[in-house]
Amino acid sequence: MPSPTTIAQKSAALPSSEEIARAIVQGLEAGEFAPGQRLVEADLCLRFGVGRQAVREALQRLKMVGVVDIVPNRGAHILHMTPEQAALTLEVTELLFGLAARTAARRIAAGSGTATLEHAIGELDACADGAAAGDYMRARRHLFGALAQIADNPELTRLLDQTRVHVLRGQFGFAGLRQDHARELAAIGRLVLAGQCAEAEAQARAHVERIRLHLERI
Amino acid sequence: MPSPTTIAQKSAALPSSEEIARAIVQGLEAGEFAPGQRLVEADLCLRFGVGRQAVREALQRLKMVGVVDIVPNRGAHILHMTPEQAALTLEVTELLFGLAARTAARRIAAGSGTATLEHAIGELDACADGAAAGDYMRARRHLFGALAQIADNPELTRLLDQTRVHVLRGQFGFAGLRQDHARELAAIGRLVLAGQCAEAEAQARAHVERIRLHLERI
DNA sequence: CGCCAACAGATTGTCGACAATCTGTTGGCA
DNA sequence: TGCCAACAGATTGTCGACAATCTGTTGGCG
Repeated sequence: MPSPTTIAQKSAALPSSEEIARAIVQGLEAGEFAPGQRLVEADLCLRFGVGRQAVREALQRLKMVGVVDIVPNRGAHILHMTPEQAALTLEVTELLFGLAARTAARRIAAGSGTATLEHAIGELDACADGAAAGDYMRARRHLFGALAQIADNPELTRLLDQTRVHVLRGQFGFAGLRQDHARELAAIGRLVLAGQCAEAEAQARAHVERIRLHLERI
Repeated sequence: MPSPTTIAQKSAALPSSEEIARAIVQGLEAGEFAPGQRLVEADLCLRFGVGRQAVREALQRLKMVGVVDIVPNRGAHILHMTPEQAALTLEVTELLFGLAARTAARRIAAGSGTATLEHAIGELDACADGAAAGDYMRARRHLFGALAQIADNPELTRLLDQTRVHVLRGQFGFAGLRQDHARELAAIGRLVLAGQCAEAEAQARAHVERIRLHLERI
């Protein structure tokens, strides 16, 4: 188990359409795709150097994840997310993140992969006193992944992975709070490591709710 | 708003790949596809009378929803779900269904579409004293749809719709309890209509938990 | 007799081309 | 001038064909 991040075989036999979907999300993360922007298939073909079939499959996936919307004869565009919708999304995220923290804390004794969790906590600590946005997002992704892995609930893992995508889309201006968030997430990770189910869940939910309330104040 | 069920234009301009995905889920519902069964693209093409592109897009969607698993050069197969995994899935379902019931109950005064909810409750009442499995599943789907519509939370709607698919896959042998379930769901619907947030959520979660416990006893 | 390599069939991954649909523009007409 | 119809460009929807990969089988060799 060398890499804690989502696997991406370095240069061999990738399903291509999965790679495209991932790249589009990364592009969204990097701000290259704006919400509401239209995604023309031909453009994506040129950009990624693949055929339209792969692009279409990637778009279908992103539609199911809620990243893009596809209107039948009119193509795909990045789903626009208003602060209100982001707040509603966080209502769901709160539940899922809480369940993940609680379940992971309950199973922490069962053995599997505390190493990845400790690694993620370390990254978050590194972000606690200033870091680039990309580093923080990566660290958070690692924490989510570690919790999902430990929780060992396939359905939760699936939904949490989708959630991860949405959270970043809800970032309307939290640049100032990034360090606080990193500290909070690290604390949650430590609670999980300590096996404190109830407290871990409560803190996880509180973390998400704080974000939601801050969002509703705009 | 004529049809409370998920829209399916009768015979005009269907996105085709979406139609295929829906048909596969229906086939699963009808028991024509067994868990673990392999889905060969060419077979599906013949069965639905479309090209492979549409089939592939449908499979990509179903993969994101967690219905099928796709192994890179080896095709797609229906995801096998053990009773243990079904129980884990229900842990997540419990949260989502509870949130849907609570939110719908809170917003019931806000106006939109109590008619569809009342309709779903009527269908469930009809199932309370004996009905075919298909009728019950349809009624339950309508209840879920009505709650999602009233809750008016896009993210919740999306995940609840995915959940709906999984629930039916977790039906390992509830034939005898079907009538009880119908009664419970109808009661939950009425609590929502009455605007009883807390009680609606509690009953919704209790309903799912009963199913989960029954499942773990096997 | 058992094991490994080469082969044949089946299936998936990818690309290019054509048809159907939509969007914005032009031209005619009251 | 203002409005509606026809048109051209762009984009999506669909299909067929070929290449790459995998699976199971056959044949040869130790």
